[in-house]
Order: sequence, then structure tokens, then C-alpha cells
Amino acid sequence: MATYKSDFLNILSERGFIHQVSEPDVLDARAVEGQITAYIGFDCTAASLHIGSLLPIMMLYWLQQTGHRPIALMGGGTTRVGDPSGKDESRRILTENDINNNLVGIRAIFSKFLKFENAGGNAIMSNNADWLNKLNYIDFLRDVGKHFSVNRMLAFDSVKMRLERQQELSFLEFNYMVLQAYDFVELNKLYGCTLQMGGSDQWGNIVSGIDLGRRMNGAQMFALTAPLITTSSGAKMGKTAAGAVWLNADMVSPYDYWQYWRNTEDGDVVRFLKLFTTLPLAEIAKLAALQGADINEAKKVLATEATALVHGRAAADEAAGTARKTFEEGTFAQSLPTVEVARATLEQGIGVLNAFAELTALVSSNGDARRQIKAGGLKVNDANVTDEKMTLTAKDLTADGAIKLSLGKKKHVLIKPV
RNA sequence: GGGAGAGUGUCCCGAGUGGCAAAGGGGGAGGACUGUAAAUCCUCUGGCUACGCCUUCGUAGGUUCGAGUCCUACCUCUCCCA
Repeated sequence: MATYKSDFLNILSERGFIHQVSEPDVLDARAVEGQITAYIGFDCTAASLHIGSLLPIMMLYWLQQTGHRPIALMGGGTTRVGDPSGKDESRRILTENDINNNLVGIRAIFSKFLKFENAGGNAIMSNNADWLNKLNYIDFLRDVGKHFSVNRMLAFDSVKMRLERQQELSFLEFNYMVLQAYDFVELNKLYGCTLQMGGSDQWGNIVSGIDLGRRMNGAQMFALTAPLITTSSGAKMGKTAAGAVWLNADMVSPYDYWQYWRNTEDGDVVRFLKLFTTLPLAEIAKLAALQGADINEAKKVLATEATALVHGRAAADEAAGTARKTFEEGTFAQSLPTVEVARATLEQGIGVLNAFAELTALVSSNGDARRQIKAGGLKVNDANVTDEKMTLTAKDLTADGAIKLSLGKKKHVLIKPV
């Protein structure tokens, strides 16, 4: 592992964030001399960011923590185009309205990791729609387009792959890389931003920006990419059966978020502790020494720390407590996800199928509920459901005043009368 | 503009002779084993008021007792020629 002189690169390097760096020595020296400004671009294709975006966010976090200035660039303009990198097919093109709505949700997440001006920090949130939307096509071609070689663009992996697979690549998408390069140059001009970070798939786009900056303004700029994070078993991170693991609490509850990290594979725990928590490396080293079943302790730390970053310490501790009661003590946790039901409805009785499928959505349909019953996967108050005609009534309320429905061993929902 | 192909189980890939709720994977869910892990094994993976009914193979029509499969038009994509 290369050793750097700057805190910034050292920390990123030790914690496993670095895949490739352009001119590492020069960048390192710059970071020692004074404050550098760096940016990462984010899509706004959804109303929230998910775990996949967490890695770049952490890079900005460490950037600020080591005394530099982070810029979170919202792709309000480029989202209207769509990045072909790593995509087999064209993205859906969103309307401007959708994009603006998404921006609002995403902003909220950033403020948990970065200190912006209004919170006494120096972080900047920018939106490339501010300059991209104003571009004049002819001017842009003349000033920027002349610096791009189509021959070279065709050689880029993202483009080459599409061509080789005989998948269409529209001119619109082909321009994505040009726009991203232009973003970098624009941020360089506006804020003196000299470093762009991103996932390893962004290398080509970032380097294009560096070239463009040199040609247009003689600027010296840098690239730093993070490795693509997959789980030990090779799966992409952040997807579960229910969909992406979002960072917004109203899309994925802190409890579920905690559970996501709790279920990390053994082989990933240490790597994830370094990447997705801010625990000192010395402490992580202690946790790394754990073997066998004791690794579960490390997983709990990972879950709690990672949850605390996104949802706050209180929510993280509550999630940890709920999990402890539910899984280790086998007792009732009032803080499990809860569905409220009118008392009168409960008096009349609720069919199990209905309770699992519609009320709590633990399963996707009545048919699915039947299948799970057959497979022994549904439980009411920890007792297996064997009869699909079973009815839940007020009699099933436990001493704690709720009925606990479970799918498998891990998913639990409480029904409470109101 | 001309010619040749492609679009399949609303996650993805992918077989499919006129009888098809449609092979096989991947992914996912549950069970067994465990440590809320991995690996392995087993089961399941359209919906419903359920021995029946309804909805699915790009879209809309048609032929047929019967269409994913045949015909027509259209849409989208790919390739070749202009």
C-alpha cells in the first residue's frame, strides 16, 4: 500500500477507498500544501440515494474531515441525458419536474455527512443544470467539442461495450462524457476544484475532464476512483428482495437498515467497517481479530455505526435494541415495525392470509401466503401457522397488547389495535 | 428508402413442433444445517371469491374447435445495402 504525506490520501488509502489515482505524488503534495477542492457527481434518478452512493459520500466526508472542501454535484442537467457507463440499455429519461423533486430528497441526506455553509462548514452543493441548461449548441461545439476526438471516445470501454454488443448508443448518451468533462472544467473555474472522485467506472469520464481542462485553460486536475464494491459472493451491494436499500428513513426504516448491515457476510465485515463507518482503524483491527461466531459482535458494531451515520445515534441504538430483544432474548420488542388496526376489525376477526398479504405486506399475495404456510414460513406469536383458514382475533393479543406476525426467522411485524 | 433478423413468465438471461400457466438457468423467498454469516441440500417463485375461473409471450386485428407458435398491419431495436 502506498504511503502518502497527506492525511486525506492516507486515510482513503488505509480504509480501502482508492482504486486509481492520477499523478498521486503531485496530488499528495497539493493536499499537504493547502486546501484542495474536490467533487463527486450524483445522479438524481430517484428520490433518495441508496447504499451504492454511500461510498462516494464517505469519500467526501473524509475529504472534509481532513481539512479540504467537498462539492456534491447534483446531476440535474446530466440526468436528462443518462450515463452509458455500466449500463446495457438506455436509461429512462426523466422530466425536469421529477428531477427537481428527487433533488430535494437527496439534499437532505448529504447534510448528514457534510457540513455546508449554513451549518458552519465549507461544503458546497452544486447543480450542473445551472450551467448545462444554458449552453448554446454552436458555442459549445466550437469551444468544447473541438477538443474531443471521436476516435478516442469510441475506444472508451463504456462505448466500446455497447458497440460490440450491438446495442444502440444514442448520440444523446454519447455526449454524456463530454458533459461530464465540461462539468469538471466548470467547477474548476467556479470553485478552483482540482480533483474529481468517483467509482472505478468513472475513470474514463474523469480523465476526459482533466484533458479538457488542460486544453481549455491549462489547468492541472486530478482523478481518484474507488473500487467497485461487491459482496464476497460477488453480488452488487444494496439490493434486496424488497428493492434497493435507500438511505431515506421513509423508504427504508432505520430498523431495516440496521438489519441490512447486520446480515453482512463474514468476509466483508472488516472491509465494510473501514468503508462505511468512521470507527478508528485501531478499533476495527480489534474487531477484525474476532473469529467464528464472535464475528457477529463485529457485525453488530458495523450495523449500529453505519446506521448512526445515516439515521442518527438514537435511531441506531433503538434498532440495535429491537434486534437484541427479538433475536437474542426472544422477547417482545414494541419497537418492531408496526401496523395498526381498528379494534372493531380485530374483534370481527382477520383471516391469516389477509393479515400477512394485505395488512402487513410480509408476503406479496394470498397465494404467496399459502405457499409460505405450506413451507412452514409463517408464524403468529412465534407459533407456526398450519391452517390457512385461521382467523386472528382479540384473543391472539399477547400480554403486550399486540400480535406478532413473522415471515421466516428474520422479518417481523406487529399488529396493534387502535 | 431497400433487404435480413429480433422482441417470451412485468427482476434478468433464455428454450419453445398449433393443445401452454409455457423447458432450463440466474436472482429471490421459505425450510434443514448454523452464528440473524457463507457453503451445501430440499421446496417454492402469475392472480383469484381456487378440484374451477381470470390474466400472461412487443401492439392491434385475423385464420382455427384451439395461437407464444400460422396470416396481416403497426411499434421498437439490431445488422447489411443505399
